[in-house]
Amino acid sequence: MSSQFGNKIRTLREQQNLLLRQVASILEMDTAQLSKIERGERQAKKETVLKIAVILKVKDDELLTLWLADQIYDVVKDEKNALKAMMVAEEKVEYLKTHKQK
Amino acid sequence: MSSQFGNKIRTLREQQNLLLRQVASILEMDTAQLSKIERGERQAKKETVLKIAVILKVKDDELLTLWLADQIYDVVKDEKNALKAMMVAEEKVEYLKTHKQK
DNA sequence: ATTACATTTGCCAAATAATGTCAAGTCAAA
DNA sequence: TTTGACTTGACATTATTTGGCAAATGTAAT
Repeated sequence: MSSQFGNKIRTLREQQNLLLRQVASILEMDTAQLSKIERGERQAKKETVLKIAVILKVKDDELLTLWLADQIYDVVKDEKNALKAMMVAEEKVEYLKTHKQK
Repeated sequence: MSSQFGNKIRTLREQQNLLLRQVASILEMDTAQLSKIERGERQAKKETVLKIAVILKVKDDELLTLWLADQIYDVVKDEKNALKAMMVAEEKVEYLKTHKQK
């Protein structure tokens, strides 16, 4: 299963009839690179995600969420404690969220 | 806030009156290195986690879960979409879990 | 205050991983 | 069979992580 972020931006791009090379050129990146990102073979940089959101006219958050989820998945895949670990991590995030210190 | 894995193993080590240098020597690793791991300044390798579980006489899974949670936290910290992304990632893990293909 | 020992810190070299780039490859439509 | 879109693989470059050492700090006992 490929990346959710990649699938999303590929779908959006196709819906808007944009070519890889067109989007890549706006991003000032190699076409091959973008192809790999769309297929989940490479991770985009956060900065790139933001630019893509503008180009494809979607909200930052929509793409950022999928992009982050891919990264999380990367670290937990193949780990049998994945779900438990995610819950532990969630609790920590939630805890820090309410107790606003860094 | 330091790492949950680090806190855990430091606590366990102290409860058992073991010195950093003793544990480090069993692990065949630099004392400074282990000190950094306990304080969350460095990530242990999975293999090291397993060895530590044996040394400190706790279940693998207990440590592995905390260790994984730390890594997840690392990728999501400072991201405002952290919680949403974790939920998305969880769904993917759960989905793949029930539909057993890789 | 001095010693002895445990831990921490800072630094840097070595190892490892991620990225960018290019050229050649596949594939489908015209 | 030519063209254009995309993919693949290889490689050099760059960035990040790690391991190891020496010096620094902390702490308790003498």
